[in-house]
Amino acid sequence: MYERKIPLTIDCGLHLTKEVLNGKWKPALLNAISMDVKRPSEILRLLQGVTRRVLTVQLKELEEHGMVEKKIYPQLPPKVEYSLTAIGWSLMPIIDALNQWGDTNRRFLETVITQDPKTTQVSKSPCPAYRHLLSERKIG
Amino acid sequence: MYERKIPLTIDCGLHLTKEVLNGKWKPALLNAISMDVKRPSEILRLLQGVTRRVLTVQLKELEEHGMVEKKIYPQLPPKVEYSLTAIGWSLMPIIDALNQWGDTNRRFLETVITQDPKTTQVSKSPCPAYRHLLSERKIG
DNA sequence: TAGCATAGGGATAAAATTATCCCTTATGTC
DNA sequence: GACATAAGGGATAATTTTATCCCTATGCTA
Repeated sequence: MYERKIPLTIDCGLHLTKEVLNGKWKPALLNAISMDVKRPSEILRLLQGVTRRVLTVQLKELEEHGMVEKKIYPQLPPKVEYSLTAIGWSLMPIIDALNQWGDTNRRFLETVITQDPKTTQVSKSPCPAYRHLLSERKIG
Repeated sequence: MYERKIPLTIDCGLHLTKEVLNGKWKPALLNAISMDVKRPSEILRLLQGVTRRVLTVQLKELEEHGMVEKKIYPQLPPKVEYSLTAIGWSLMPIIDALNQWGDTNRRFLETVITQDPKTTQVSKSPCPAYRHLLSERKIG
């Protein structure tokens, strides 16, 4: 397994939180799970762009960091369900805020990000419509 | 200059926001600037751990993304001041929330992060006390 | 005059993160 | 039998991000 060589900076809350959300799909995963999309295969279908491998790895990190819980059903083919822990739920207002801020400023952000010289192309597949899956989140 | 090879995913708000905050020091930089620590040299002293090079680069990205504005004073030695733009300010509630969440859950997070097998060491230099620099933020 | 401070940036090395590919398990279907 | 499904993980390549090092400019100070 990979081992970090440069000490992690966790001096202020910002860095701690950043570490938890560190991963291309982490916020999206938490969001999906909060919307009751909880089986890896479902998530994979919903979030087009994630790789199966990366999904597995990032879910595992979220689990190790205590944000999600994993329930394994002793079946074949295997069935697994992830759910948010209490502390994972406590992140949701922030995830929502991040999501809303991005959507609110989409016009502007798309422009500046696209004009970024280092960005040549952009993938804009339609955003998965989590919201219609559940009218409200199930808590717990 | 470096050019991205894999298209950026910006399909949902979460990804857009992530892109803006993407960078080891971005949230901390926005926070510092919001606290009126606005000259690069000041920031460098405050945020021990950042490299001068990385500071320059990430400030530039924040500027290109429209989150901060740069004011150059035609002096020698050079004097530069960064300040938040309107949209930059609109991120501050989120930055605050990220910061608070991390601080609130520090005990727990330090534990899980430290137990992470890939994390061997951690840098816990005292968190820069932005808060005492200003009792309130100056807006604008 | 040597050295410091101030801000920026090029070039490149190192580190960290993601992507790709392949293998395992066991049941069900064509 | 071949293949799909479901989840996981090892090994390694590719990509992206950070770190290091060095050079620019000018006025001030020891």
